[in-house]
Amino acid sequence: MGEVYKPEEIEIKWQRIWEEKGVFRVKEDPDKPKYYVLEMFPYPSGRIHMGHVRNYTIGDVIARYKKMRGFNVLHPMGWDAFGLPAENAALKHGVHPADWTYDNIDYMRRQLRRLGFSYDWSREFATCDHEYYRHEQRFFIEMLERGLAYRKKTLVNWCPSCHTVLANEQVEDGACWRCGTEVVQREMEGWFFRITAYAEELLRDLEKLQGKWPEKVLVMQRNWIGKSEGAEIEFEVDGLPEKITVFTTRPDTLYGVTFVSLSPEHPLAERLAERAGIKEELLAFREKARRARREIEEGLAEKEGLFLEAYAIHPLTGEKVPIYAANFVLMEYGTGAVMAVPAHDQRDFEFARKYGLPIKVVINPEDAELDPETMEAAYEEPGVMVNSGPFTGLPSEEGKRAIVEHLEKIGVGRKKVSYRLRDWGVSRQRYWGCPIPVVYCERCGVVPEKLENLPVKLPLNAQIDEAGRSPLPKLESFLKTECPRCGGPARRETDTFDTFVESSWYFARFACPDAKEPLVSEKVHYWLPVDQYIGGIEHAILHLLYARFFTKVLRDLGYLHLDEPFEKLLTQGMVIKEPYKCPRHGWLYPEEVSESGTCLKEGCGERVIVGRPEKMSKSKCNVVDPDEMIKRYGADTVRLFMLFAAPPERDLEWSDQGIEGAFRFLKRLYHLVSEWSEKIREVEPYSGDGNDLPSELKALRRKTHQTIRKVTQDLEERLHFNTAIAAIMELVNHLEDTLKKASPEAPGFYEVLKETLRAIVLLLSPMTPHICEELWEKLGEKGLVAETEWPEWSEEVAREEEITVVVQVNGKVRDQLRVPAGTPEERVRELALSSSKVKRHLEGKTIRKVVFVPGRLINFVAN
RNA sequence: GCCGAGGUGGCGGAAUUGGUAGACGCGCUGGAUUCAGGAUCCAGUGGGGAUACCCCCGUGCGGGUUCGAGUCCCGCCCUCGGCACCA
Repeated sequence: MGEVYKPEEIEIKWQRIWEEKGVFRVKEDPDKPKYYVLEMFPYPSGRIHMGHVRNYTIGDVIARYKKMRGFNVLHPMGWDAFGLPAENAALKHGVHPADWTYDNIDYMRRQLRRLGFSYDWSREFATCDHEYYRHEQRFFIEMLERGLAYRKKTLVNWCPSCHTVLANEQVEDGACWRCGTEVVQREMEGWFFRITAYAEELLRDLEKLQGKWPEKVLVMQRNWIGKSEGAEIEFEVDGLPEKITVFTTRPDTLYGVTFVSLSPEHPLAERLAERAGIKEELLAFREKARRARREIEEGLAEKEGLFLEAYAIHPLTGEKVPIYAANFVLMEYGTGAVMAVPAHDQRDFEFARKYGLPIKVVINPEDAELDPETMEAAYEEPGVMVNSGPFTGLPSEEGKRAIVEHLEKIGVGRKKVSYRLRDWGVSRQRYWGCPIPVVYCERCGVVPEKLENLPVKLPLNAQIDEAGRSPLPKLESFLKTECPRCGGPARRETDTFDTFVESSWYFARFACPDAKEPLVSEKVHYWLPVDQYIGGIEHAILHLLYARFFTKVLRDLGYLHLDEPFEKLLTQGMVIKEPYKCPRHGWLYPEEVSESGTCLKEGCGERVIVGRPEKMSKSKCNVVDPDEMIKRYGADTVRLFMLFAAPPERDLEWSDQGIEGAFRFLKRLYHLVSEWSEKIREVEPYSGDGNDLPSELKALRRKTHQTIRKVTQDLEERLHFNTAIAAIMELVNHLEDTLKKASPEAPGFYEVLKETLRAIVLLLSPMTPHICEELWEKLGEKGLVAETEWPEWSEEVAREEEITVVVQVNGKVRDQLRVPAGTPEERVRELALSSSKVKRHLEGKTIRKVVFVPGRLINFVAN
């Protein structure tokens, strides 16, 4: 059998060589086209998991492939290093968040190196380095000056367990995205980024990403931004100078308004309640609504209202309609006030029925007349306007325009666009984050830190308290400072940034990680945008929207020159595995399940239930540890399996037998090359025209060139590594067959063998780089495979000389013919009709029609 | 409820433009090797009928277009993901 494949030896050897030669270090080179490949950087949680391995393997294949194609490839890696788990670890194990974080980074860096990823490690940084976040603080100050960052008091999502505010995007089904605790509403002052100022651009530029980003992500972002066009309409309040401004998308239903609903948080609600002497009731109502927010948002809670004993005046009819506070009206959307049209809005309909308010039909369907008495639901479709004064008779779509025009003319309304997107709350009451660089001065109020005083360093001499609260508000040395403006005594901001701020611009910093200034124009100009970004779908909204926003802000601040940061996006699927569950012992590790599928715990013997494959999680005991797999099979095998088992955008089911298969393939290839290496080391790859070769060698060359074409197309156009690998396996199978058949004495034997083996090694090298370097060396090649050009194919050589033509009778396959390529229809027909199988099926029938598809099939239609 | 993706052998998945459904891998069956197991190698492997040539059926279900449909159209079912009182 000869040499044994020893992955660990080979892999460490080549990793050292790549490192020593600085193969993946890059700098700007105006003579070469650049290519920037980026994978979403990890949170240093302790160890990498299979999801990381998959993500980074995909990126590595692309980076290595592009390099072989002659691109100057930037492929960096870093650490999203601020965040809550560091504080939790500090609480649990008494380690400082900084130590915990940097230790984790060291461990995980080693893991990534062991996988052989082609990173330019000289560019590595962690976002908790003050040399990184100092620039973020500068951006913040500049945003503050431009009104893009501001402070306000609002109802915020508060996680009682994490002691912090959460952005809307961080609330999932009413629970904290990190710890799952139910989120409560709380009024707080905090810092916000005015992302809504970019709502329209963020929406519009999604068009530029069409076809380059997954449609799914574009749809999710579009929905999140949630543009709706409508109008603002003013209602006077009877007996008071105040006005209520409502937002509606249905100005055509204005004549159907029978009451007005205010959010319980609406300032006017409080004033009206006070006037009516029911302030207590309102406050109780508001409290209840806040508490029930989750059920309200899930549509579970009953609609409730509180009559504020006041009336609004209809701007067109002058009619008086009651004003209610209603628990389903959101202060954060539109104006916090809604004109209620029960006949044509389901929510208002339910509310009206509950409180016995009138229902007035103003839109009829084309072919029917609605009766408010018998209606069971609101009619929300377009139709014909009725009971609408001068607008009666108009189609409702036209009526929208007509009414808004009229309102504008008389000055009580206007066209208006609303967005669901809200400003991004970035304040976190956390310790392990980037300090927000402002101070509170008794005299000057809120003052930004001077640029030359940056960074405002996070003090490392602090300990989290037992409740998990940030130590900053109690840390005098940090807290006490002087006002950058007047020099008087001042207090530092103790909130830190949401960690999504750091990940919103790290991709740009990789262009110039060591620069004194935030972003070096020429470098950023050369490398950006990211040509291919790769990461999990879970960031479809949060991270990707913020990064897009930051790109636009940094552009407007003069740091960047582009509108969109990520040219192409690939969202890879999860790595999943079936969990095992024992009815008595709960979730089991695979080694706790017997061969025959029974529970081995405490001699239990109960039949184990195999669940459907799902995301790996510790609690379900279905995690596979990358370290263990690397130890057993080597990095190349793990990488190969990750790429082969499914196309990248789909979920990948972990399979112990599957990885065995990948290992087997690499072993086979290793032995194959080893076996022939002596004989072909000095041989030049075949370069003739093929006419001197026996047919099986010609066929092998054909297959080789077809495979180069196929693999190149799969990597270039579709990023479908699974089919690329399948094609290479086919070539290896074909080669082995040929070696059995062909005689080494045949002319050109060694040359063709060399040509084929070279191609196999080159094609496979982006996916399993270590074994390929080793085999490259065995083939007697000089230099590194990583620095070799990607192979070319020749259409001439790849062309089939003989093809299979399928013969059908009435659309059913009856025979197959081998004919020279390009055989004309007449000849194919002649051959087909002489086939006994075909004759049998045509017996007693008349041919009505013949369909001929050149190179594919001939079909006789007969009856 | 709305939006999106998907449903193909025992399993993961191929089929890129409407043209041989099931590439490649796993598993399984038989054989070689072995004291035995493992590893490796060879052959077979969608279902059914005949076991020789062959024939019938088959890509979630029902219809349609077409010489020909996994692929296109219409109507359903199921699974997964996202959003959801946004006025």
